[in-house]
Amino acid sequence: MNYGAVSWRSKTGPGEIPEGGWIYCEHVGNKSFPRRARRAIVALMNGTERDEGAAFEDWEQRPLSERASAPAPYLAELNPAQQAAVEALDGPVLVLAGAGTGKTRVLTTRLAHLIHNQRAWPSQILAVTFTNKAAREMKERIGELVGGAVEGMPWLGTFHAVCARILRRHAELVGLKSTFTILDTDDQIRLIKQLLSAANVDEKRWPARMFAAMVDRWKNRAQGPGQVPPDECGFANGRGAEFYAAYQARLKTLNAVDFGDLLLHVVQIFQNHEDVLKEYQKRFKYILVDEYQDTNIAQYLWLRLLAAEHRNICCVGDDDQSIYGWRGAEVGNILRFERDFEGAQVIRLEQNYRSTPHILAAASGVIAANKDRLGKTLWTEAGEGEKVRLIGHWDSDEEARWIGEEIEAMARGTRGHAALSLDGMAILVRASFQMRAFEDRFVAIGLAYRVLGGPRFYERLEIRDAMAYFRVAVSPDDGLAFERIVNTPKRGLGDKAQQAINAIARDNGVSLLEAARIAVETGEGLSKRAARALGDLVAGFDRWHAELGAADADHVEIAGRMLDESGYTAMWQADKAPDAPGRLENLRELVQALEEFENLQGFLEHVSLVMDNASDEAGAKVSIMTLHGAKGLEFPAIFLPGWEDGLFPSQRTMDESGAKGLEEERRLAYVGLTRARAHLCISFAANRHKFGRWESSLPSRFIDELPPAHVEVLTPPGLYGGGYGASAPGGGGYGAAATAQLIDPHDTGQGSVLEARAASASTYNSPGWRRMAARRAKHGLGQPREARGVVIDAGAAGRLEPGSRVFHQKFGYGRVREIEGDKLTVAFEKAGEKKVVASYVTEAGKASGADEVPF
DNA sequence: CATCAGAATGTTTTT
DNA sequence: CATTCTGATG
Repeated sequence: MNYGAVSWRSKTGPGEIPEGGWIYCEHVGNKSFPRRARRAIVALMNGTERDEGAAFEDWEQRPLSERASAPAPYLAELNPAQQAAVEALDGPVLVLAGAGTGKTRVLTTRLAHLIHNQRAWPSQILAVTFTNKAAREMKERIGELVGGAVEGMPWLGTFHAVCARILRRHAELVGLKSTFTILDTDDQIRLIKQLLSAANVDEKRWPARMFAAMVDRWKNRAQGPGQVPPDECGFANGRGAEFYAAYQARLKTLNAVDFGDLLLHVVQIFQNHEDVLKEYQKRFKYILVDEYQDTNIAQYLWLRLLAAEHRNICCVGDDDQSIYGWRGAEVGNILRFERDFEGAQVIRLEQNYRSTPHILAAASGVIAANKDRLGKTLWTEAGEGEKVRLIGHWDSDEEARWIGEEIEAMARGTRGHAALSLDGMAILVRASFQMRAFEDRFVAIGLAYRVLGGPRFYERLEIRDAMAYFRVAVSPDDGLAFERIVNTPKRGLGDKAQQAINAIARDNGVSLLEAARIAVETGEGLSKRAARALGDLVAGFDRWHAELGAADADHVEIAGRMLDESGYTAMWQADKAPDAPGRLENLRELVQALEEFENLQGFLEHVSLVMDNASDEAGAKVSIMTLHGAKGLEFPAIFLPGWEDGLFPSQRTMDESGAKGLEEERRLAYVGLTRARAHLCISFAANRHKFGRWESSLPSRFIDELPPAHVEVLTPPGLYGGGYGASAPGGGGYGAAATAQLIDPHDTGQGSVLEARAASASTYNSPGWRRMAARRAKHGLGQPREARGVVIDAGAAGRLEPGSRVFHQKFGYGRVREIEGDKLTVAFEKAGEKKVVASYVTEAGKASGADEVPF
């Protein structure tokens, strides 16, 4: 690969290790900075190619000067609180950064400040985040501030990535080899299933997922198999801890770890090996933690151990945005910070640069209902802006339709403000199934959208299969990967054959691949056909492994060939399923992605930790994502649909975690509200399409918590809503609240909402509304389904006939095979045969100016 | 041993 | 409803 000219600059000029500055790297053509290029720089610096680690060690040994090497222009751009947060370099610091108060900015500036003042070399600073996105963003922004020293910051990353790095160095201390593989959830479940079925545990009564969840919980608390509290061992009749131990042992023999292990093992190493701990305590002169409110107990212990020496730990977070409790996060960590780190400074960032006062007030109003808070008061200098809008709908389809129209209006600029780009708008949902209604609707009206955080590239079936091939080729001992692909594509190696291989592996204490080799030689338990197929496979892996080991190995080419030679590519080519072409395309993409890496190992390591989505395509699009996924983002316009009790707050969370769960849901609402800069619209629907059933619900209790003064209620005098003249009698409840806009799609056309906006003065809390909502909901359930949805353009169906070529937004081109009323059966070229509604397709191959329309 | 049909089953959020 | 799992059949 060509990295272009790798050049570097420093304050001292080329050829010397920069003493008063930092390395500045430029590279051409590649986004991620490849290791090889970094080595080139180190070699340049030293005049010789040397071990990169050693080179940096050398560098670190040089004395740090005490004073700043240059003025710090970036400080002037910060407000006083932000400055304080940046400049409080010594001792423990907690920065309570409310939403939109410039948290990332403070964090990155602080990091730059440390480097700028030469308090520490970049490699002596530990900076941890939760998501890869956050880590990447931080790298980029520091790059802008400091000018490219980031590559000298090896300890900036997610908790998991940093732990993986540490664990690789000390793997032997916990009985692993440093080449251990990191299991993903899928492998983990498969492994547990094997374990349980081997022990004759009824998989129905004690599902593997459940056990995985328990293991996760334990690991989040840094509890090894011996430390599990006895009352939590109820699994499989009190054998929980026993299986936990067995699971851990199994992982060890496989030389593998799961996500939780990354932290657990490192914490245990720190606890049991003082020398190792000391080394890292010394190394990390400064520690920065992003999103501290999301840390779990294991991460907390990890940080405490590491910070014990220098005590220069700075945690940034917002207790009001703690939304990962279900994943083991402990809000308690941030609430307890001052006690945990004696003499800690607490700095509050309260000036909000993002939202208008109305939006801020709405968010504050909601979050104020929570009890467990450190408390902050956000304020802004921004001008009034428009109120938060609130609207109710008859059902989820209507909601999607209305939002679609609203978005189009905003994009056109016919909503009373300047036209907004689609990129500036986002729909934030509680649960991903809500996305569907929007996707369907937007496809129908041709509105460009993008789903963030959807199914991830690396989680797709074909990608994981392909990676299993890579894994076995790289490390032949990877039994889980081998198991995954022995019979994919079909090689006639079914249960019987696999059991035979397993037995051999167990009896001889060898890996599955070795066992397979033995099986081929002895022919034990295999049919002739099977033996031959297995022999081919084993030979294939031998060959690929050898090829990858060669000095001039072209891993991209080998990987591609591996998929071809194994018959995997052919399998999909032969598959006539509609998604087969897409899968092949994904495989091509995968192989292409390998180019970014020096070798397959590097790629696999990257993938196991960075389960990122493929980068989003260009073009202005509305974003659709979950509330969780929206944390840290902001948009000029935000839509928050589905504010209904049971959905949001989620029934399940409340059932599982009670009042605590409700508070977390409320924080989630707070996160959602504070994503908006200028325009915010909350909506709810009386009926919702869920698992093919219609479900009815009442407006979310959070709606009652919105301060009325900052909310504009869009309440058309709906068919059923009017007439409840009085607002709620004193005290609680939402004063001038909306009546659900109960427009029944059977009776009305679409989109009458915009015109009908006069406020009525009823309240959701009124008994009348509830009664009415319940009645309508029941009624709605019995309605015939066909009439729902878009009004069918009879003309469209009329002029189509079997054989017509049509175009569909989602499926592309195809030919009509059958017509039943408004439903078409279309054989799509890419997507295969689908049933679609006639109005969703257009006749293909005709100019938009209807020239030959037979009317 | 593969394939298919029908049933079961599950859907919040993720490193 | 959409995927995964099961069991019956070829």
